[in-house]
Amino acid sequence: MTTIYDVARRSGVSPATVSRVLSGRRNVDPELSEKVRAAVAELGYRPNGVARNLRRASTNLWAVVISDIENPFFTSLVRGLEDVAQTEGYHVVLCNSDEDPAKEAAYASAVLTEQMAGVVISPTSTAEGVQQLDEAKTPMVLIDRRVEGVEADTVLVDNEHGAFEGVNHLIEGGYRRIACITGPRRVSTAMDRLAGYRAALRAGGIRFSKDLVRHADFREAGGFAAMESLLDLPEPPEALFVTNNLMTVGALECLAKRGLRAPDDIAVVGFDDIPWADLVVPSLTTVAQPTYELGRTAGLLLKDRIASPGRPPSTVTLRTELHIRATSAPKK
Amino acid sequence: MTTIYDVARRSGVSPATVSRVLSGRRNVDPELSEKVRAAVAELGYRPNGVARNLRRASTNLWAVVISDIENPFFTSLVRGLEDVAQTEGYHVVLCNSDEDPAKEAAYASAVLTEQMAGVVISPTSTAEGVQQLDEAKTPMVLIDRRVEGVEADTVLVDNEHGAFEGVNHLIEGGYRRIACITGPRRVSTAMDRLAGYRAALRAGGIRFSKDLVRHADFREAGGFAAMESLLDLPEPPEALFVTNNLMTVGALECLAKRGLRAPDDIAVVGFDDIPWADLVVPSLTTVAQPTYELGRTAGLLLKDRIASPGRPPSTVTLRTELHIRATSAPKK
DNA sequence: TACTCTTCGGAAATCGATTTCTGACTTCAG
DNA sequence: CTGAAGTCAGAAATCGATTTCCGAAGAGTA
Repeated sequence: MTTIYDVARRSGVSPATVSRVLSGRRNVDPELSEKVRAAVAELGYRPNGVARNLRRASTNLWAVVISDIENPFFTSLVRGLEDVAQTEGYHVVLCNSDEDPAKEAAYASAVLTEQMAGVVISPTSTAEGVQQLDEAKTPMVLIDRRVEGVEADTVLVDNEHGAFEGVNHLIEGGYRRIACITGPRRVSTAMDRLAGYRAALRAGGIRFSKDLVRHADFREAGGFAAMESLLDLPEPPEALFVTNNLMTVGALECLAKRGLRAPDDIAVVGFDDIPWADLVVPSLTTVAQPTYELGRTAGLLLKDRIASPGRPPSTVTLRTELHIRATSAPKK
Repeated sequence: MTTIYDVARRSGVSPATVSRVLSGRRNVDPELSEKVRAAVAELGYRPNGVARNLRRASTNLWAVVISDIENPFFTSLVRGLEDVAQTEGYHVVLCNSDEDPAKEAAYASAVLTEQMAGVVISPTSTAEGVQQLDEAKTPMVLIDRRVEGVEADTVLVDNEHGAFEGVNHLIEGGYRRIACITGPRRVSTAMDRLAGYRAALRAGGIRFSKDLVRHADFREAGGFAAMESLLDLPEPPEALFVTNNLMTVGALECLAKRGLRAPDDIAVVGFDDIPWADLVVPSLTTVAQPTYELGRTAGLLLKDRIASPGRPPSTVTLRTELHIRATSAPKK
């Protein structure tokens, strides 16, 4: 392997000068500079990033810890993050936590030993890893969910408002018996969206009934099961609000299996878009989250945090957007 | 920061011994070993991965260079790769090349300077980065596409056979005027799938006509435009085979826009699944690729390549699976 | 002219862990 | 009992780039 010493010898200068030429951190005589560049080209020299990282005591890696890259919500978010990372000269390390606090902790640990420059993380329920990183003062941006007792930059969507809009849209369509499938009680997004659902009911003068709410696991199978249980009620709901994309898919599959159709048999609004929601027939009404923007914003915050670690943490809340399609057509 | 020297001092041994205890690469007196462990715990010592990487002259990073993580094909593939990486103690760095040879080259360069342990790459048309990595003898696995003149481990799907099956299925349904929307001429998958299409026509005794073939860009917009041009033919096709998922979506959107329906107006078979293809109504018939397995296989090959760099390269070809759904119902 | 200030190149220290080398000590065979 | 072989801990070299420190030379000022 050719090193900076080889280049130095070849160009008749010291390694220090070579380093200065290549990093551009100090002025160097143009003549020497030219010699160095020539030597670099001749030798095909490529700096050793690891050595640089050791000396500089930091890497150009960002970790993104999410529950599952296969969920389109995170896919687009990661894309937004990666685009920022690329322009800022960072690389993104992908970490699937699968909602498992132990995995989250393991990745947090790796972030520390590998001296990664920063982390964007969607915390699991117990947020073990988040605590660890917070203590170590690693630059960190929380996405999608808040964590009690941790002061960090955070990017959220306005879950309550988005849910309100989605449910309100159903109410305006003439529906009154509206069910809700939401996520685990410990997850802030599940509770915020449920709160939006309740607020919309209240505003519409509809009494809230616990019987019409199901707490599932934010996964497809959970949505399916919750839908079944709702349909088996003595008096099934006439409309449904589901608080994430995978559970919406599960619910729709349950409907299909039973030969029921939206919106004729039951109107449906889902939180978070699914890819090509237009192609699903009838096309699915959703409260769309700006997922790409979420990732992008997280990246920008992380960049700022790294640049000025002392700054007080900020929280950015992005707006959702109601995409009205066919499954929420007004009641006939 | 606490270093191995601090631990050594605290436990009354040399840094070398601490290293040996922690790496477990050599026997150490159990008594000393215990002391070291105690000191590590007391000080909350965490090894510096970067320093280790420098000394060992390698990192525990794998790069995965794909065109776009937002394409569900790659999402699932990356997931498969990441799962292998995790069990093998590697981390996955995500690199979106956007089919741009310059970006591919830039990432290849980063792989080399950062001394990453290996690369899984889906080559762009000119495969600039692949050449670079090949010359540097970086452990590398090619996925999805072949590259002329590069001898490397490769994971492919049986494109020609898959396409044959899909088109043959249409022919068996009684369709004869079958169009094909495929990708750029320089991309091996596009050509292989086109070859499968032609082979199926031949086997079915149908004359191949250039007029029914469109070369697009493997993207949604390209699929849309190609569909338009096919529908504008004096005699539009009665069935369609599309060679990737995004273009299929574009084509379906074009149909929807024109008020046409599959399979009544035109039967459709797509290559590569889309998420929740069942929910699209009428549900979409696809030649499904084992995307997760592709990623997993690539990971396993990469692991083996790293373990024994001298081994002759191997190519693994995975089978596609025809998922018959509604858009390819037999001709009435 | 003399002195200060600035600029710039090179020698050497540095980042933190690993690993080679060395020597002390133990074990075992003859 | 002696010599060879084996085990293990510690000292020091090492990975490759960066950066501090120092000195030389040039620019600018009184």
